[in-house]
Amino acid sequence: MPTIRIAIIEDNAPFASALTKYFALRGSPIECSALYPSAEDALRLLPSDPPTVALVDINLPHMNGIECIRRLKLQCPDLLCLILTSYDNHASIFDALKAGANGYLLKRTPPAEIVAAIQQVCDGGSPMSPHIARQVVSFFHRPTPSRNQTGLTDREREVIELLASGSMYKEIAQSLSITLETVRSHVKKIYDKLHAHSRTEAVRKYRKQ
Amino acid sequence: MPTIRIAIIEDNAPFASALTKYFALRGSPIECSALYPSAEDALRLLPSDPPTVALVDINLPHMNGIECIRRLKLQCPDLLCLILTSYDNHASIFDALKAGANGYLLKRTPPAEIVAAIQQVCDGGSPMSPHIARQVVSFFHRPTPSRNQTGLTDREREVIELLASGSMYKEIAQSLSITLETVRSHVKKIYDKLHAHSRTEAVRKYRKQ
DNA sequence: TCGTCTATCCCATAAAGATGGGATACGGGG
DNA sequence: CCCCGTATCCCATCTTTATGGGATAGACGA
Repeated sequence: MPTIRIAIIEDNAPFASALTKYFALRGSPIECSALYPSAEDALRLLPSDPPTVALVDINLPHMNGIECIRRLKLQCPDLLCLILTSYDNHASIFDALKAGANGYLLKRTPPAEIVAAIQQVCDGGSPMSPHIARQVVSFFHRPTPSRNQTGLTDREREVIELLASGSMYKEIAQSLSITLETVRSHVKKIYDKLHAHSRTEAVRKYRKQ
Repeated sequence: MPTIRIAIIEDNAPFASALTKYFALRGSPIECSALYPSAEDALRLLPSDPPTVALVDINLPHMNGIECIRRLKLQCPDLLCLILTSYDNHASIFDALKAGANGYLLKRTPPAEIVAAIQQVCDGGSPMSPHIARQVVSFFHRPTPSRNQTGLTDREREVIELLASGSMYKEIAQSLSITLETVRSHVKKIYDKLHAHSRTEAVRKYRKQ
């Protein structure tokens, strides 16, 4: 198998140095072609000699690694970006993924697994540390499918769905084949049950359950 | 380390049998306590003797594995569910995650890795086959971070954010320390630019970019 | 300097929404 | 059998929004 060219964007010199030394061992499938100690350095120099994979720290001096990825991806859309950080909070994870990260590893990951992750991301995967993967997967878990804790009746739920979609009362009336007055009546009861006083407020409270 | 009790929900007898035999090997950390050939069987019998992990196929005779997970989770919220299927299409993946799956493996996964995945899910992870993980991560990739294609000015964006949050014009005016009339004026221009004719419509179009 | 863009403010009118009262009919449970 | 919840409809009133006209001041670039 061919070696994989990577770049490291990391301001922690000892950590970066340990990594590059590991990658430089005999028989290593990884070739570290560049080390950038700041996001600005990476943005300036990386595009002229793009590696296959970039290992990116989040906590960098000025611009952080997430913003760095966002900008790198604009210039090099095919660059694969692996976050390698100690941060495991919700915001960092999802901001990084939104910015275009293709994987997310915690720094405590053993070097051998980092190598495996680099190979995996080249192979069409998205390696994540277990704890990270759990948070990503949990994102999709519906809060509670028993959303009828609001006490809304079936009809009222039909109404608020249309309300949420932006329909005017008269459109809702047409959709449900009832009169404008009935819609008003339903809306009144919905607001009552949700303790809302406007369409937007009601929809927000409804969506949160 | 203690052995992990699992159940298998799978109608393909040869496949299930091969798995159970593998788990029954000497020194295996997995103990397969039950095999249910249908979702209905699992829903009826599993809750009275819940394992730690359930391996669930998607393609089952009547009720599919995704719906099965949704219902199992209602009765046993702590049950860890691993999808084990051949399906790798977008809809299956995300429906399964929404239903509460804690991991998603393709059937081509080698038995040793299935064992590792079971251990990982018990350890707070969410194992996914590489191809699955990539799709999940890609879900978060913003289509285009240049969201300012709407042509809204900074001020207008402030206004529509408040609009979206349900504030009345007078509240927006207070928040931004401007008059009600100015808010109206901004809203007018926003509607113009977004080709919207109501708050909800404007917010929807704005959110889509 | 002269437009253009932006943000700010004002007025008037009409439409839509919110809120307070009602009424009628139907069905199921005590 | 009567009560209660649900769905339907009606009226009146007030507030909030939507839409049409404006006007002024500052900033920025041609």
